[in-house]
Amino acid sequence: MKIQDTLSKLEQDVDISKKVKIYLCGVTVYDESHIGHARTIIIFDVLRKYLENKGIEIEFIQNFTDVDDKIINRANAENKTADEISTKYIKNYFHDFDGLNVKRATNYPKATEHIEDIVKFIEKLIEKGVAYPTKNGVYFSVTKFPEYGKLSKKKIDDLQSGARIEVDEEKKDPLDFAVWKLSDKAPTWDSPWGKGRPGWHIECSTMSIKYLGENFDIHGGGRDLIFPHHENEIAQSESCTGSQFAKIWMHVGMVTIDGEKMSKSIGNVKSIKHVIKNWGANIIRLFCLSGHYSKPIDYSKELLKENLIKWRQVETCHYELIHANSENSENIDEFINKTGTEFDNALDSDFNTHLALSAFFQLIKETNRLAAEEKLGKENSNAIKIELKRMLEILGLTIPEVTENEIKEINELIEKREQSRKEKQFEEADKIRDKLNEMNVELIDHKGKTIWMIKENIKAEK
RNA sequence: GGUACUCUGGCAGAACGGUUAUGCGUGAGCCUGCAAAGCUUAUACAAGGGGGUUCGACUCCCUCGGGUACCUCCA
Repeated sequence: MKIQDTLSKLEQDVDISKKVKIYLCGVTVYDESHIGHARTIIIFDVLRKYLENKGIEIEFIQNFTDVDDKIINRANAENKTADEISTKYIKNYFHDFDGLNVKRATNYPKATEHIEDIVKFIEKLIEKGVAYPTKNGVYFSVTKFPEYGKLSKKKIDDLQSGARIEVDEEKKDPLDFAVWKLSDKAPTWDSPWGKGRPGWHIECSTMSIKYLGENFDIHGGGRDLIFPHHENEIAQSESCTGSQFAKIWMHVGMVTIDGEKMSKSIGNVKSIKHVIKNWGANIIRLFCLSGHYSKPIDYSKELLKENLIKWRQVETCHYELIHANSENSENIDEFINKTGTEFDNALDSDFNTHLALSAFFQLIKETNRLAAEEKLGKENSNAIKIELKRMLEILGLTIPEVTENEIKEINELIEKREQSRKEKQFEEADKIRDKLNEMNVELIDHKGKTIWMIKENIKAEK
């Protein structure tokens, strides 16, 4: 499997001969998670599910930034402690992402639970002479890392000339960034330099190395993290360890809303609760996977609706397979193999989920074609089921199970409707159909028989 | 201003320099008591503009232009 690496700008092989170690920069827990977070996290969710499906062991670490100015500001505004705010939004995070069918990471380390490690890390940086204490805190000295800017392709000189950073007399260079901020106001921890709290970037260096080692496979996050966050992580980590940090930097593009940047000032932020309520997890996942992860993707009603239509095809396919009992059974093993291989090849070449989806939908369409032509027999439907299940699992798409009782009830109603139809009591037949519709059961009348499907109830935005 | 990414048919979105991708939409048809779903079929001769390299460019190079992101917190 190859992934485009932001640092080298080349496609790099992921070493799948042993456990694959992935670190994803998670969220700062001070507010609702939104569709932008969802996209990044869903991309990595599918990545790990794909590798796991191949039998590869994954160690997947995703942090929570739970100490930060934004959290503190929010706490002050709501007259709460920073801890109350971060705890609330961590709980909220899990609620949202469980709802999006995202598999839990191996571990979700928090900055506040690694203060000791962070302090040790900073001590090492000072020992190595790349960080220095001032009366405001401890700063990393950018000029001590000659390769500074290598990830974001920026030159220190350019950054300095365009610096819009507040001038801090104590800093040796305006680009130097805090690894420890001295402060009296809670939350604070003791440190050799005095009471304070860690800077933003240091937690990810510390925790990624702690859990995954100095040189792990993939470090990911949104594109907006390239500078300064990941740039600074590299500077700190490589200064500290003296060896290469992450092997591959994988960055996910931004989500725009109707072509516009999503931002609080514009007021167009789509929270995960909002998108789940309107479209449901399956459609949101399809949407997030519909473009190449590295490119921007635009959230619009039209696109979401397109994914709704596609989702209906998947549901139809699923139920056609359940009801398949045709006498004829066309041999389509070769076709299944072909789409399966295409699916995998697409993901292997820089994780092209769009192409993978196109293979997935080929299988869906072929199945629906066979059903329409009454060629969906037991044998081929079983073969399709196996491959389809694999793909659905990797993509994280779910179709709810139906209980025996529900099936019984549905079948009884269909029976009644058939009777009415035979007697040409169409009004009565339609009544029964309406009743089933209210139960989210849709009927599909094929030539000879009627099958049912449970239709996920999608509100569809506006 | 700097850096990165990007610009393909109504929309979305692919493709080793040489082959009509594909999907949605739209038209027609099949099926049906009606509907829905599904299926079949037709439909786009597209590549931001201009140069260049090449026998041949969506694909490489130059240039001009548009968009987005980052340069301050941001997935």
